[in-house]
Amino acid sequence: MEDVAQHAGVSRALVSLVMNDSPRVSEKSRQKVLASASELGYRPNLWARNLASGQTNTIGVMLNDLHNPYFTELAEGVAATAAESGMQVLITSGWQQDSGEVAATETLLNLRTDGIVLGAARFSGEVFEDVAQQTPTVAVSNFDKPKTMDTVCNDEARGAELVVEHLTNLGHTRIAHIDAGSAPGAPQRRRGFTQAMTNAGLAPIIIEGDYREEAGRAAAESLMSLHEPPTAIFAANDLAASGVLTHLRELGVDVPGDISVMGYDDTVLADLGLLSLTTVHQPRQQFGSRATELLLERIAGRTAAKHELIAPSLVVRATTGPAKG
Amino acid sequence: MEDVAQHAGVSRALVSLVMNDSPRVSEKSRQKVLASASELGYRPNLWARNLASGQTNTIGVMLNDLHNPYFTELAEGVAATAAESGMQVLITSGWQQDSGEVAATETLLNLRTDGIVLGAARFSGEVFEDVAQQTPTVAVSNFDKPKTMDTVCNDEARGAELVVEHLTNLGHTRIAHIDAGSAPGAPQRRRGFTQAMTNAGLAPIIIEGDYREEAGRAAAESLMSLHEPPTAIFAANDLAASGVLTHLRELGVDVPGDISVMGYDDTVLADLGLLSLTTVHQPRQQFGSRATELLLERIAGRTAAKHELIAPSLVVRATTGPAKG
DNA sequence: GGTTGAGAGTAGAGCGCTCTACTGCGTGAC
DNA sequence: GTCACGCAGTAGAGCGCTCTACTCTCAACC
Repeated sequence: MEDVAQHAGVSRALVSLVMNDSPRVSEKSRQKVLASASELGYRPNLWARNLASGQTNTIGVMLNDLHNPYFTELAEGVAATAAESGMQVLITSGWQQDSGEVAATETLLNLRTDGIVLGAARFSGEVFEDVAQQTPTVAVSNFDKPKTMDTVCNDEARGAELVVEHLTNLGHTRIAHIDAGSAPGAPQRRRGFTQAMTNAGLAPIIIEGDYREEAGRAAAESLMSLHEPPTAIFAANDLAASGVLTHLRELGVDVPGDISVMGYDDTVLADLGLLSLTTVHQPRQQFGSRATELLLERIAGRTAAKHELIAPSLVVRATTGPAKG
Repeated sequence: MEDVAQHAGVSRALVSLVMNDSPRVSEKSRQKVLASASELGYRPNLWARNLASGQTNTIGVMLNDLHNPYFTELAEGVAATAAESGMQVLITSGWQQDSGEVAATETLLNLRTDGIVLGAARFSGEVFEDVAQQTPTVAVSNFDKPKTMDTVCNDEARGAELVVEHLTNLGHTRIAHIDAGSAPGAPQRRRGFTQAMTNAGLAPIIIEGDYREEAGRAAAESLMSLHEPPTAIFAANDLAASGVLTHLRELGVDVPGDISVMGYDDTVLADLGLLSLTTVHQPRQQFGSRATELLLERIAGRTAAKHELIAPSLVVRATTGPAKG
C-alpha cells in the first residue's frame, strides 16, 4: 500500500479511500491510484482491513456435512442472499461430527464474522446458545426456540400432513410410515403423520427404521409380511423409499398399481427415471436465504428472537396412485 | 487481551505466549492466564493474529460447485490432510459459474491463505496461472500441465481402459460409448475409450450426449434402433447410465441379460438397489489429500511443478454380465 | 563472592489497513 | 476585500496481536 501511494504520489489514506470506492476522491486521482495499484499487483490485505475497520463484511456458514445436498443447497441460499447485500460467505464444515461442528463454529467465531448461520444436524443447545451470545446467529434446524438466536426450519408436521392428504385423497386408508427414530427431523415427521392420520380418522401404522436405503428395504419386508399389508408406504426419506421400491420390485409388487410409495426431501434420487418418486419438497435454498435475511436484521440491531417455519410442498411423480379395489 | 493480561496480572506478551502454547511459560502463569481468559470469555482475534504473524495457517479451497459430490469429497480429502498438519481449511464456492470461480479465488487471495487448492471445473488457464504466481497453488482438474502450479487429476484414460477390459473379458465386442462433448473429463474419457478399443482390435462406437439423465435416455434410444445394437453401453457418467437403464427397462430389455450397462464416477446413484450400476470409482478424497500434500510441499519451498495422475478402480455391481450368445 | 547462564517475563515496535480530525484551497456571497 | 463553506487530500493514532531484543531472578559452579 505504501508502495502504491508512493508510486502514485499520494498518501496512504487516499489509496485506502480509492480502494473503498469513497466518493471523496476526485476522478483524476482515482485513476492514478488504480493504475499504480494494478501495475504493482497490489491487492488489499483482508486481514488488515478487517482488523482496522472492526467489521468483516462476511457471513460465516457452519455446515454439518458438505456431502449432504440439504446443507449445500442451504449454503447456496445463504450465498445468494448475502451477495445481494455485498457480503462475503465463508464456509466451514463439521464433517459430520458433533465435535467437528463445534470446532468449525469456533473457527468462525475467531474469524469474527459479522454473523453466523448454523446448519447443524443435531442441536447441542448449550454450545450453540453460547455462540449466539457472542455474535448474531441464526440456526437452520429442527429444535426448540432458543431466546438468543433466530431459527428457520422446515414445517415437518405440514410435510407429513401433505403426505397423508395426498394418499387419503387417492383413497388409501392403510398407510404405514417408516420413521427414523431420533434422527434430525424424524420425530416431528412422525408426530405430524400420527396427528394427520388421527385427524382423518385413520389408524397410523408406524415401523422403525432410519434414513438409509437398507432400512427402507427391511421395513418394506416387515410390512409386506403383515396379515394385511398397507396400501401405501410413507418412507422416512427418499433414500429409504428407494429401499422400499427395491424390495417391492423383487417381490413383483406393482407400484403404484398395488401399493403407493412416498419419499421425503425431494433429493436428486427422486427424479431419477427408475424411481420417479412422489415426495415432499423442502425449499432448502429458501431456508438459507431466509436465514440470511434474519441474520442481516440481527446484524442491523434486532435482538428479539424470531422463529420461522417454512412450508414444504408436494411433488407428485409416478409412485402414487389410487388405492386398489 | 489487554483485559486478560491485567486480570491475570501479567503482560500482554505473556498472554500471547500462553495462547500459542509456548514452552517458555511456567505452569503457574499458564494456569493463571488460562483462568482469566476463560473467565473473561476471551478468544484471540484471528485477523489480528494473522496480520501480526504474517501467516495464516490456513489453506483455501475453491470449489466450482458445492452440489457436486465430486467437489465436496475433494474438500473432505483436503480437510483431513490439512488437519493432520494442524491447518485450517476455508472453503469458497464459484456456484457453478466461471466468473464465480474467479471471484471465489480472489477472496482466498485477499485472505492471504498460505496456499490454495483449486477445484475448478474448466480451466481458464490464464486466470489461474496468475493466481499460482502469487501463492502456492495446486489444481485438481483435467488440464494441461502448467509450470506454475501442481496438478492432480484422475487418470481418465485408465478409467476408460478399465471399462473396456471388463467388458471384453465378459465377451462383449460391440461396445458403445455415450460421450459428453467437451464437458470436464469427457474428451479424455472418449480418447481413452477409443484407444482401448483399438488396442483390443475392436471398432469403437461413439454417440454424442452429455452428463444428464435425459441424454443417456436419448442415446440409448438411438443405439437400440440401430440395425445391430451394441451389447454393452458405457455411459458418460452414472446419471447418463441411469437414463440408459430407464429406457432399456421401458423397452423390456433385460440388463445385464441382453445388454450390459456401465456408468462412471461411482456416485451415490450407482449404489441404489434399483440401479446397482457397475461403474468406475474415482478416489475423490484421495485427490484432495494428495493435492494437499503437494501444496504443503510447495508451502515448504518446492517450486518445480509436479503433475500426478491418480488411478481409478472398477466397481462391479449388477448391470454387467456375459455377452449374449 | 563473583560469574555465568538458563528460565521466565516484559517493553515496544510493527503487521497493513481504516478512520477521525485536520489542513489547504478555490468559490461564492456579502 | 473578507468571510464562510465545501471539497480533496493528509497526518497519525489505533485495531489486536506477534516477535525481537531486552531485563530480571535465581541456582550452579569455580
